[in-house]
Amino acid sequence: MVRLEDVAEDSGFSRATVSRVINEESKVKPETVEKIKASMEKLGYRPNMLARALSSGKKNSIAVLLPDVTTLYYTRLLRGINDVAQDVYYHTIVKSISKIENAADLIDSNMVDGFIIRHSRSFEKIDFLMKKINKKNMPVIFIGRPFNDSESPSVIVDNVGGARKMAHYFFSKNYRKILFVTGKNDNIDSNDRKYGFRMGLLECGFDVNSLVEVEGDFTREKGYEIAKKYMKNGGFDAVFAANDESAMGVLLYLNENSIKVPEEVSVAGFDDAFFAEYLWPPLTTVRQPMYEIGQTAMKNILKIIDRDPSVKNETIFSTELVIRKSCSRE
Amino acid sequence: MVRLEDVAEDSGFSRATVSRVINEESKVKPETVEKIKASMEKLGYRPNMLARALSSGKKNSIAVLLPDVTTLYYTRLLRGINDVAQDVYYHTIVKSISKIENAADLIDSNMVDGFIIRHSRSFEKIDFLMKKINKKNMPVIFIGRPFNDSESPSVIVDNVGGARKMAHYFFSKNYRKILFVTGKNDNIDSNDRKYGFRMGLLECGFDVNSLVEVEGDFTREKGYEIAKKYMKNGGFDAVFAANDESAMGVLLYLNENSIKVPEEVSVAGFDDAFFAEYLWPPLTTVRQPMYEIGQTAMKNILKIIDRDPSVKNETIFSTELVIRKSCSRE
DNA sequence: TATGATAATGTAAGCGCTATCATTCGAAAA
DNA sequence: TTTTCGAATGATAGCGCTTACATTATCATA
Repeated sequence: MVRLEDVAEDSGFSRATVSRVINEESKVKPETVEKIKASMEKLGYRPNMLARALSSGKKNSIAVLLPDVTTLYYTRLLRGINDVAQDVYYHTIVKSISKIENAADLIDSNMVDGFIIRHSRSFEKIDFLMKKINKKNMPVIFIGRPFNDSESPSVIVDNVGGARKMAHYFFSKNYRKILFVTGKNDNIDSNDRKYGFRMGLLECGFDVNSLVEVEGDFTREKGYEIAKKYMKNGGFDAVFAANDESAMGVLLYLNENSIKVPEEVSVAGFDDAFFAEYLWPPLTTVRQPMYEIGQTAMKNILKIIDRDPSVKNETIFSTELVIRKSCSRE
Repeated sequence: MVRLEDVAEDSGFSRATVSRVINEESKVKPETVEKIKASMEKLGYRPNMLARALSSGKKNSIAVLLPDVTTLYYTRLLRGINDVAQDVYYHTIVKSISKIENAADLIDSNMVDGFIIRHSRSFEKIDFLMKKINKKNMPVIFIGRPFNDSESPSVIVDNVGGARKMAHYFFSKNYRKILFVTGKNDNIDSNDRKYGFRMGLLECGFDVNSLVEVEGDFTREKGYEIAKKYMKNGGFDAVFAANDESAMGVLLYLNENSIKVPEEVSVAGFDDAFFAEYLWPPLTTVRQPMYEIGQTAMKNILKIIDRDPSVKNETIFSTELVIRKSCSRE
């Protein structure tokens, strides 16, 4: 095993200077950096992250807070986060927002270096936590809109743009009688998607008044229930659900009642959740690059911890329309 | 932050003795253990795993080797492994068997404390790796049958029993014309399931000669292909695919061709993969407790590393029949 | 050439543990 | 009482890094 000391010896500099090179500090002469890097290369040096963490007094852990939906739903996000974390020997502790006290404990017992938070509603709970976090001046990054328009950096997905694309697609397919299944009225993502969808339709000259919007809650059950109520008597060309899970409920109802998708009704969702392509028929949806979002969130919180000023306050990921069989081909 | 030293001071013993208590060594007087534990409790002491790892010279990393199927498939397994790993500040490095050289590098560069291996075929590759592992006398644990009946401990699932249960269920449902879609002929899991299925049918007095077995390869595409060939002209009551992925292919063909499941044909798979319940219709299958298997594998490799002799050479998990709508209710 | 000021590098004290070796304790044997 | 020898505990040197703080090199200015 090659240690920092070996590099120091080989290059003729002190351990401190080698350490500076590893940590990319500025006060080292470029020439020296070259030499030391050459030594590192030559010896195949790899820093021991454990020693690094111990010495620098970091916990090398960050907390990930998620809404308490099936965690399976966040698989890709978590994988993105973890893949980055592992490279730098960071540890992730996943907690659910419903048990916010557990997350708060993490702060009190000094267990984490920062937070990655994904929330959808639960404002009071988040508020409680944010106060603690701010008091300790702890690094935070949001996935999705930050809480209360706080200044905290965030990684967000272009909900508006994604729904807008879907609107254009729907219009191009000549769907004119459309049912839009929203999430809860106070859900940020849902509202953005509603806004984008309407905007897209308007741009096409579609009469938005004929759009039927029904409030759902992002669950499969609610999707099923709404489909039952609205699809029974036909009359709709297409359904756009604000997330894949409700779209799944819609599909379930249609399948059970032998209403042919997409021949009779087309269905689309939003998220490209892991199950979307396995549904019957495979679901047309808007893909959020969850894996990349996770990676970016982790990279950014790491930067914030290291006081790297290059973190953008808002990183926006664009979405991609994924066309599958649940929408008619004409 | 409470350190070991604080506990030592509070209890009046030396750091060494406190360390002994933490590591559950035997040479400490029971009375002393009590006192020290009381101090730890009182101060709320939590060992710093980083320091521990650094000091003891462990890498605190273990390599997880998986066949290169969609990793999404192994989500639950990996989560089980990781959840245990995280508690003890272990790091997991996931490598795919197809790139076995990467795994071998891990040994040469002294990066891991041990291996968790899940293989299905690829004997030559595993053989290559095992030689290296054995030479270094490195801890290994297998998920599924160990390689070449080696003595290495393993965590396995009761494939035979699971398939047997399915056979009993099929028989009880009065399916008499059955298609069995296997995996590759040299796949261990597939063969065990075939064996168990036949055994179960025999036990019911079923004429096994009327069972139609077709070799597949565990992929969705092959499942689809086989269904196309065999289901076109009807005549089958049910299909049992040796894994959920091929079952998905079968379902896809049946749905596309409006062959009603389960009214006309019942379908079952094996694995209870993450997508099984979202298929249409939701798939009857055999659940393998992947999460628990992952947890156990990790716990066991940890024990082996610590030279804890209590590791069973073979830990068998039983399976559970999961009845969903893809099999007729009669 | 002497003088600061600043840039570049070095020295060494930890970070919180483990593990080796040394020391002390306590009870049975002499 | 003294001796002996495990059993129990203590002292301490690291593990591989980071990071004050101290020191030296460099160079424009007086």
